[in-house]
Amino acid sequence: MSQERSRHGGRNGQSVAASSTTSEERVIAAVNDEEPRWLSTMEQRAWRAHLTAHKLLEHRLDRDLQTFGLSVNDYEILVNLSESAEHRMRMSDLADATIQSRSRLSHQISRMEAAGLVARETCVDDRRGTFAVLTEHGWATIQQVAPHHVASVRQHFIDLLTDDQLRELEAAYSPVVTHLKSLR
Amino acid sequence: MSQERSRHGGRNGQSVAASSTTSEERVIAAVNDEEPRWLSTMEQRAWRAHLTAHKLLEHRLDRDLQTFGLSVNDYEILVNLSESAEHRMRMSDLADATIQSRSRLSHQISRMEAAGLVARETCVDDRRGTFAVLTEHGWATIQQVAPHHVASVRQHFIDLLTDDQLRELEAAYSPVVTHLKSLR
DNA sequence: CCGGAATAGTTGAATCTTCATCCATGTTGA
DNA sequence: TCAACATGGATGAAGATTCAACTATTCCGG
Repeated sequence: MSQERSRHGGRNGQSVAASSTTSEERVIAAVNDEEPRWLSTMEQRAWRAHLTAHKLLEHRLDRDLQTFGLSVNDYEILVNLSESAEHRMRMSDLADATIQSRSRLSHQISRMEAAGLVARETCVDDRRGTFAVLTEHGWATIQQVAPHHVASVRQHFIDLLTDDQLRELEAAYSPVVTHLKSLR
Repeated sequence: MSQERSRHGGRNGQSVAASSTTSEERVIAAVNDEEPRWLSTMEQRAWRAHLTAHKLLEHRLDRDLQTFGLSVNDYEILVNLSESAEHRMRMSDLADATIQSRSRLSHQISRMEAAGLVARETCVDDRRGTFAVLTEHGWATIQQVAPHHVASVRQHFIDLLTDDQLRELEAAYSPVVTHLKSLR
């Protein structure tokens, strides 16, 4: 397990070397010094509700998409491409849009390429670059699947909330997204 | 890719056999017949905010835990065990509590066992059963790591929301969780 | 009490993700 | 102009997750 590849393996968070401290070590020290601010009951409920809902939802949507031989990740890539000009995106933009590493996307696109859903095209302007492009089959697939996927999202999520709740949700997550994107 | 292992591979959602239809096929037919109810702008914003926030959050928390050689999944298992009587849980209860398949949990526990965080004990009452038990090292680990993890959750999520928003969040997700659990 | 079905959990192979590294191209500044 | 460096992306191995068996035990109807 991940224990083995700990970047701090064997030194347990305490600096052994001279007096130099990294910012990470200062953060750890700060937490070690203070009484932990545990979550209140309400905070815990909200946090666990988020986690639980997400896991169940992701699982259900994956199941529903499986009927069409797609994963949620496949679907999101197809959507992004289908919404882009000329049904194409640069690999790194697509990686950013779908929030995954370039490496992961590269493997992912290779698989989708093998399945005939997308194709790669090298970029003429910047010859390092690659475009992922929707194929005919990819375009047909997303058009066929999208209504079903939207129906799933409604059935298992959207339609269970009021408009106010949806607005609240977006308002609540917005700053979280902004904050986390600033850290990348 | 998953395209290959489609459970409906090659027949594209249309029944070929006589007149029998599965419930799944009826659902597909229902969507095919109706005009899709696409998401409104607001609905899409809420849905995408949820997805984006979750991905970024999960990634950040994983990074923060990596400092201690743990994944979020490791952490959740340790928490569950540490909150249980005698620091032990039956495998299937633990799988349910952490919302993962028995198979996945079994592999997961094997890895954590190799890392010395937990141990397996066979259940005496029901000799098919197995307990996952926290080891001394597992207990020490969760005690050391928990304050840091809570600090991360606060910093990247809880402390960015108001109390009202947290309450709203829980209220919004509650029915989703209930609904999805009823489907499993 | 027996035989079949259900339950608890494990296993190995296949798939997917992460990590580290690498190659090719582009950018910068001396 | 050219040597460093940065960027875009690909790759292979290692780690994690899923899928489809499979074993061992328990439960249940007759």
